[in-house]
Amino acid sequence: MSAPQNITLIVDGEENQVTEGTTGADLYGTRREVVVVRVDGELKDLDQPIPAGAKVEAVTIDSADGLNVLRHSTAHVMAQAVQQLRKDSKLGIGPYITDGFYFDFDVDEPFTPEDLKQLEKMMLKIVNSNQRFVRRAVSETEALAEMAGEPYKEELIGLKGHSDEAGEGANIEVGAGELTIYDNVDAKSGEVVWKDLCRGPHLPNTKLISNAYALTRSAAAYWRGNEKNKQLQRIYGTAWPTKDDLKAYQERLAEAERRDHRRLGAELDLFSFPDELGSGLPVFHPKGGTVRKAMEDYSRQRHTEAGYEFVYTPHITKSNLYEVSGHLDWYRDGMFPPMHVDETRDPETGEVVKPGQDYYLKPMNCPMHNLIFRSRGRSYRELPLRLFEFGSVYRYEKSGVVHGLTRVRGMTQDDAHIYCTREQMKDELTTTLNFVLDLLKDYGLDDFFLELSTKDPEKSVGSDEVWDEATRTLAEVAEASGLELVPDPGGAAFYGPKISVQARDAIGRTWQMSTIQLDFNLPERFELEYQAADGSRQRPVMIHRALFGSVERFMGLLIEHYAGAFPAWLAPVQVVGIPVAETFNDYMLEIVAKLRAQGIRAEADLGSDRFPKKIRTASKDKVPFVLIAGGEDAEAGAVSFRFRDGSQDNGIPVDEAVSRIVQAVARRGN
RNA sequence: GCCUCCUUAGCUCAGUCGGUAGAGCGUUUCACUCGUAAUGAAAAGGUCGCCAGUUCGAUUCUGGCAGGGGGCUCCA
Repeated sequence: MSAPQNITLIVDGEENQVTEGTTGADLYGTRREVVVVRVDGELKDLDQPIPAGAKVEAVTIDSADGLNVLRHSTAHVMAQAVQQLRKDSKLGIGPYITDGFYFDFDVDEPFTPEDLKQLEKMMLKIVNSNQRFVRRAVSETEALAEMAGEPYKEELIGLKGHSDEAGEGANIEVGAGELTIYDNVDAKSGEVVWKDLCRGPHLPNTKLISNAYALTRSAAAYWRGNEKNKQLQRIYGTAWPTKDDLKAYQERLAEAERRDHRRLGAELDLFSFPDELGSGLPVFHPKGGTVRKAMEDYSRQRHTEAGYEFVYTPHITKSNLYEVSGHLDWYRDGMFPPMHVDETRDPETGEVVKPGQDYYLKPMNCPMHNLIFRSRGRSYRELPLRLFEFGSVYRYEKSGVVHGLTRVRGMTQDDAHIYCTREQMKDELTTTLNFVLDLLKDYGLDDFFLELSTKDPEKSVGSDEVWDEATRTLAEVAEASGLELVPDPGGAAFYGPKISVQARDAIGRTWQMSTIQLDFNLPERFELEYQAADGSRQRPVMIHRALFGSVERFMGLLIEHYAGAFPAWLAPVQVVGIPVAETFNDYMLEIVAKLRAQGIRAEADLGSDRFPKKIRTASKDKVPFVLIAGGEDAEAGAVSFRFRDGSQDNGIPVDEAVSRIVQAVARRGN
């Protein structure tokens, strides 16, 4: 054997001469926060030799990649603990996810919350025993031999090379290249205490996990994400570089919980879901109704200004309409079952003498709008024809997916269908996208990106040429907006591609908002026509668009975005007047009357509570303006403001106070 | 739809190892109350989600159904 050669590496941008066989650990051994290295763009374990000429960069535990490695390694530690606790458990997959990780297990009995607590303790033991993660390449035969008794791992080995078919997270286990097994080696004894088929990379040792992890919940999940497969038990967890990071994360979750629209909806008396009505069917209380009305009124105003016309259509229809539209073919399962009516039977024989009809609750408004278009001959001069409706639709959502206001069975779409010529299509789409973004901004959202959903070959109608043209047009319009554009292959509805606008809320979560869909197919199915300038009959193009998506869902989003503290123009109660003592009740009522005369939603709190209690009540109700009047104010013909942040503005002349409030509402500021 | 957990006063939750229940907030009443997040007292309010079964007796145990939470799958 010859002596090791010197090789050149580019370490963090600088050329370095090192001995052959140098590892990441050799380069960064003194920096504990370096957990893996990036070698020519790929993440590698610290103990792997680095090939000559490679570009090497340190990956620290608090970087995005470093966190993923930390979480993946924590998942392994958890799996090791699970196999100690449940000897019968078989390993599924265990990838990192946003903010954490999960691992799936086939176990005889589901995990209990007590199990999770015990597992956390067992994990700490493993972490403290400072096991090393050691990578080992194996052949397929070896892998199968070592994973005997782990049926799911064996299945994954068999799938290697087709990892895109293997299902969610599976490529983290087997990857694309060689098969590898990671041994967990006890620091003292050198014994292999646990192993798993995994492509890595991993932390050098378990000590780096420290105590900044938590197991958060357990739930069932289908093996390889397929409903037809067996359900495994999944445990979710989270892991962070330090305990403080973990606490900050838990605080973020707590903040999201405080903002939960279902909780705030009850606290602020906005809406409820009476059991008597059934799952996913909300009722809006007066305060929620006020918010909703403010949302809708402003939307109507803007639609009028943008050249939309208003239509109204019924909630149920005979089945034929949805046969023509194709909905019964594609979405029957998502529709409420039909009502069979008007059937007549012979009273004696019981035989049907007149067949009945099936009526369906409407799941979408578009077919009805098409009938309005078709109700008389149309001229090119009428186009673009923009039909708008707050249309209530009913969808038979599966029982497990109904969720607060965001996923309901009865909802109202701010739905419009635009009929235009092919030549107008692109301009109309551009105008529509700008209109959508502009309007969303007025409701306080300003951080957007776009998603372009393209054809699902399994679920579509119409020719390829038509789809291509529609998709190209949408892509051009989306790109012209300058917003980030994310592809969503196969995400389109059966009748055409769509752009959806995604918005980030005040705490950084993304919500799918508006959709703009291009449709050449329904005009075909409904044989829609207009007469062109040359006298010929032409088929219009149809654009489906909804801004809020559903009014209910949008309200849920706004509640969470504002944490229940609506901007003044949306707030159910905009002003509460609190007299300092009973003597000033009449003075306060006069001020409130002046505000009401200006269309402000103002109330006076004349109850028997003492003054500070009334302040507290208004505060808890998140009222934007609290007006206070006592002796000093009354003598000066003035009133004092108390704002939601606790700040004050005292002794404002009444007329000025009124106009301040009126202006703040008109400005739609937040 | 599947897995799992849950359902006690309007709300948030105690409690009964099987003998029909309690707190805080809220509500009502009375008294008090002149300056920025809780004045005091009293009262009302529950077939312990619904339906069966076991039992002398079920809010408590068992089963079914409904509603809800967390996931999975789905989301025109």
